[in-house]
Amino acid sequence: MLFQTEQSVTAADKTFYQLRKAIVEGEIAAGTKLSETELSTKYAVSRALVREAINRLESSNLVERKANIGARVVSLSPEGLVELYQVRESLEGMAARLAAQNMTDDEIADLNQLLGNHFAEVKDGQSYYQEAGDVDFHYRIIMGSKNRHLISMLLNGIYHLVRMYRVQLGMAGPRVTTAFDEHRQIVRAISNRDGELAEMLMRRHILYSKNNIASKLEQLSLDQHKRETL
Amino acid sequence: MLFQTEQSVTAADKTFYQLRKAIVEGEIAAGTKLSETELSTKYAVSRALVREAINRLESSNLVERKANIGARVVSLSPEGLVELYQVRESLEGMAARLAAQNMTDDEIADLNQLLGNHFAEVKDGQSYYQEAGDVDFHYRIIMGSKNRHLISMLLNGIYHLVRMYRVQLGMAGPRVTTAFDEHRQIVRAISNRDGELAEMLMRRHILYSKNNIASKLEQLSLDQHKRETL
DNA sequence: AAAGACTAAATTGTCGACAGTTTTCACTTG
DNA sequence: CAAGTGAAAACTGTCGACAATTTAGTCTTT
Repeated sequence: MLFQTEQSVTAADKTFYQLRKAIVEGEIAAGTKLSETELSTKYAVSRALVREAINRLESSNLVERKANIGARVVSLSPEGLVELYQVRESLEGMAARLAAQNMTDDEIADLNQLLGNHFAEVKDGQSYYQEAGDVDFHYRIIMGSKNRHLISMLLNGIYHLVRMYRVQLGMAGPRVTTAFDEHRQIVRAISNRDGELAEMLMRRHILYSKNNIASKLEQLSLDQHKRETL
Repeated sequence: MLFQTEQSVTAADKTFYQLRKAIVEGEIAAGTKLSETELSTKYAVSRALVREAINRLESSNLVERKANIGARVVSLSPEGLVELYQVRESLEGMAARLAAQNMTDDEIADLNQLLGNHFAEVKDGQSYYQEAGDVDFHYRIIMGSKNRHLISMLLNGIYHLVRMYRVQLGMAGPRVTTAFDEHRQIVRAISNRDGELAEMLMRRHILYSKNNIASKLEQLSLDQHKRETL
């Protein structure tokens, strides 16, 4: 599991993680209204805890809340995806720049090794790469930036929404090998301590990734529209 | 007042705004422990509301909370300032790029007019520019990006922390006229719909601004150290 | 039949009390 | 005297109940 640091010390934590998982994986569908009373019975905790969990989900950009009305799971749209990836491009680009500057030599060596493992997997044709591997790669660079705000904004703020898009669009996708090559270039720039290049390459990488996923989403939207107008 | 859109519809909102103001303006000093019971008596609301307010302050990066221990107002440090401005550089750079792309002609005209007003004020020697004027300028460009995530991250996520640094370091500073010139260049790039240039200029602008404020903070830290070692 | 007004039901917002954890501090022990 | 022990106090975490607001449904009116 990826975010090992997230151990639920408190019941509210646990509820938050459960709800987040349910939303990201689509068990609670996008656009659904979240009823506090309903959830409190379902998860067997008080409404206060559900409320706190929903507040945190709002901070994670996974739900939208209106005063006196309630919270809804965000709905996925092409525009939302574009906006999300614009922010990713900006923040992860900066993360790559800072990683080139702040990662230790050991951490960079680990990153190179990770890349080696991925290469073996890609060669073996394991498409498992895209989800776990890609996330892990980005995760390490984000952490390598050593910038608390950056780390928090990406990991708490938008990464679970990114995952939500990917999971719900069924991304096991192609783009495996070409993305791998982009990763390799980024790592090379970081190894050379070339922050400027690392930022540029990371921004391109995310831009390509956006175009890839956006085409899938548009296809999905078209299908839905067709279905609705029957 | 700037963020007109923030009207407290609920008592928790009101408490949140009051607390935020007190923290930003240093009425509650940086590093202070926030006692829920104490605050609930002081602001005459239940502990539950104080808790919710503190949760939101945490999302705003103004306090840090540890489970079962409590929340503290963040402390201001040179490292923290650098990290904060790195994120600003990244996000506001992207905002400028998107503003060049997404602002309407009318909005750009308004922006030019704002610049004109500022010019008059600068010429009259009103140093009021730095606080209200600068914030307003950045505010419009952020909104001009038309990117919800970007807007939310900047306005809810980090801008009040930026203000906290500036207020508590007593920034009425110099840099008024030169910053004005940088603003003018940025607006020109946006008027020309040159997103790439707008981004570059904005990033420089924030970088300079960081250097300016960082020197003040270092001075302050030195003073404190001197005072403590007496 | 459509629009509006009113009432009832359901939902969110707020509160005070209880439970569990951390901190404090007096006390013991080596 | 330092270090460890163990209650008591203080604090945060959690809960169920009440208040305020929104929503649903019924009735009235034109």
